[in-house]
Amino acid sequence: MAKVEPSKVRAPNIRDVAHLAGVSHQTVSRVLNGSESIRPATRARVVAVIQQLGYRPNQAARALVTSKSRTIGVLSSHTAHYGPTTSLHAIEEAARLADYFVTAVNLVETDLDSVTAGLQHLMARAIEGLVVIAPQARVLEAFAGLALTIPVVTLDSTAQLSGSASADSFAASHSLSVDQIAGARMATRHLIELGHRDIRHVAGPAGWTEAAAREQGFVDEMLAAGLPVRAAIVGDWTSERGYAIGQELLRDRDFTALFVANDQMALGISHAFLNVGLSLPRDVSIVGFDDIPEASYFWPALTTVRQDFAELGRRSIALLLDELQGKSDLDHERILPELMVRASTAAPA
Amino acid sequence: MAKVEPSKVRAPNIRDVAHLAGVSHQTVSRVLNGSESIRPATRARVVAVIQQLGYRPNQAARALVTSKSRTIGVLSSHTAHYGPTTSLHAIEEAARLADYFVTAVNLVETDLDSVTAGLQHLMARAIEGLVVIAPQARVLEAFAGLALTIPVVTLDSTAQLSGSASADSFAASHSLSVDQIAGARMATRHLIELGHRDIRHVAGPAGWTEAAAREQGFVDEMLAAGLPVRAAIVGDWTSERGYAIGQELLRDRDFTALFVANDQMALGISHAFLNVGLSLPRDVSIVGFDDIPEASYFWPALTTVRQDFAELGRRSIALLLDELQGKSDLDHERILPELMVRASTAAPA
DNA sequence: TAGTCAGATGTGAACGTGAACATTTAATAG
DNA sequence: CTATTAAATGTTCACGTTCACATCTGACTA
Repeated sequence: MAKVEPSKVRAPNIRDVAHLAGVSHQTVSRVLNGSESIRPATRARVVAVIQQLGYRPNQAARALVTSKSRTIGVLSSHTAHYGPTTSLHAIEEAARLADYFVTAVNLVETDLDSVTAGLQHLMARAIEGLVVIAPQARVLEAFAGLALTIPVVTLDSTAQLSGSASADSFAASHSLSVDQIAGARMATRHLIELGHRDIRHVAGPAGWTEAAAREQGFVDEMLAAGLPVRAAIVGDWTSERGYAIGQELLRDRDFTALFVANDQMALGISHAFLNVGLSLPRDVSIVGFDDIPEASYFWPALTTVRQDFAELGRRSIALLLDELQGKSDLDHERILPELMVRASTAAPA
Repeated sequence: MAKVEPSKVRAPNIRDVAHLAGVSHQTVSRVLNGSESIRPATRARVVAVIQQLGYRPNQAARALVTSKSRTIGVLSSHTAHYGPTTSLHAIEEAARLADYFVTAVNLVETDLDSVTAGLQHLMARAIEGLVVIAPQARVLEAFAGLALTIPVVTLDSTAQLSGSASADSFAASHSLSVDQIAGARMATRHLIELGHRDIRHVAGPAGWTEAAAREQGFVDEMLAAGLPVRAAIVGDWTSERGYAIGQELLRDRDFTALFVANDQMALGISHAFLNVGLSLPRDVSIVGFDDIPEASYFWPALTTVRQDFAELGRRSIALLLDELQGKSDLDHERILPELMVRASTAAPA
């Protein structure tokens, strides 16, 4: 059965447009790139032909000649989490509005090889800028040895941590985040103000800048209130681990309140407590961090610290685009988190 | 202060490699593309030079001459949800392993204009294939009028729904999903087997193929058991709306069990019930859908239907890549969901 | 009226790669 | 040893765009 060959329709190129409009291809190029030196009449004619032909500039040819890919890379890890995902979406949208493409790489492992491989993949795409959503110190350190020549924005709170200069160890880099320390202090202060004295902290895993910042905020606030600071229990962000920690904590209940480094762990811990018949917040007050959409409907509704992840993503792109256009003198305005007081906290019995 | 100009280091190109290896650029090209007709000695020499120079093929030049971008587009909506996000990650990883790039567009609105604009953005990138994670009928319908010439895989359950032929209305398209109807039947059967007779369904919003499929599965199973089917209550996937529905349902408690179309709504409903002092599952049994990671730690732990979103993503890419390579004769194996029985269901009192 | 100059438009080359075709080299058969 | 042929490698061109520079147009000045 003979197949009808679909007459190999080549997409119209800039010369087709030029020919039909009776101008040179360079004039069409000028119209496309918004040059000033074009007579309105000429511009109109060209635009009309573009419409008529449904002409779309060939991105590859542009990239080849300009060495600009109009692509921003995003390197992330654990993006299945609510925060990174939300930031990523905001990044994608903001970039798209500025007519940039986003190519993301989600790291499963965060060892040097994986980071390097992910980066290679992005570099093969000739990305013009990079956003890193991988708030683990080791990922950031991996960059130190790579000598990137493109602007980089990392979404982490390294800059907030004292004694950490890793953010400055490679060029053309900015670090951006919601103020984790301030958020942690708000959460802790809330518990203190309710009258709690024996407060423990369940931290995120070692090596995460977010975890370190939240712990530091907790410690700062406790010390400021003259309260004793006990060692933090180290979790891994998951509800599962939170549940196990909750069971451990039940062994000697020497606290009346917990500040937990994220909502998922707080959920797991709550579950462990409810399981043995404790009543929340009567027996224990719990504060989480992040304010994932489900947190309001946990049982009990979780008091937590809301971060504007979307705003974070938008700002990272704004920063990156500004840098790409040479205006790198920006004021790094702090993004403050917000305490959401709900049913999981109350005065101690 | 005189600035040292960084001697405009041009990245090495294929001719630099060729020159240094003492061969023609075409020979280098052959090495790069794994041609058979290369003497091992020559290949080794070229590879060595590539290593030495740190040469990386210019993607833009390749795309220009081959008209292949090695890029797959992903058009999604509501990707902040757990399922789509997980699928997206799997897609990204699978594509990267096959040396493809992924450019994603996340739709905020799903009207025709937004869908078209998103698609335009991807087409400007000359994507070779497209994955659509936007299980709303209107999005799929929008494609009908667009006459795409590239392979498309949609992640939705349209194909499972009787009387719906929209999946066939545009060419080169596949539809892929976890078997929603089977999952819904499992959930419903579980409640029936526990002894429940008065079971109601809280559905997803109108226009979502997933919502329709889950409702159909519920109805099918209820009818098969000879039980009366009451009209489904329509939600919007959010915990917030779930909470409101929970309050409404409390007005006349004419049911002993609920099958809710996703976990978030189930959470909101549970919260509403617990709020008025009901005990779960003693007073009401609830089954969700999706098995988000938090579901095991809800209070009570939620019985739900697990979908393998990652597998779905991987398969969509496998399907797409196969099609790009011409071998489109694939067996569309069903992906079956799994019922996770937890504490939120029990026999009626 | 001719000269000047800025604005508008055109011309040719270059970006880095792969495809098509041409040529050289090596191997095999007679 | 030569003819034949396949394998290996080389040469030229095209992809679609922007850049650098050249040319043309028209208005204003002296």
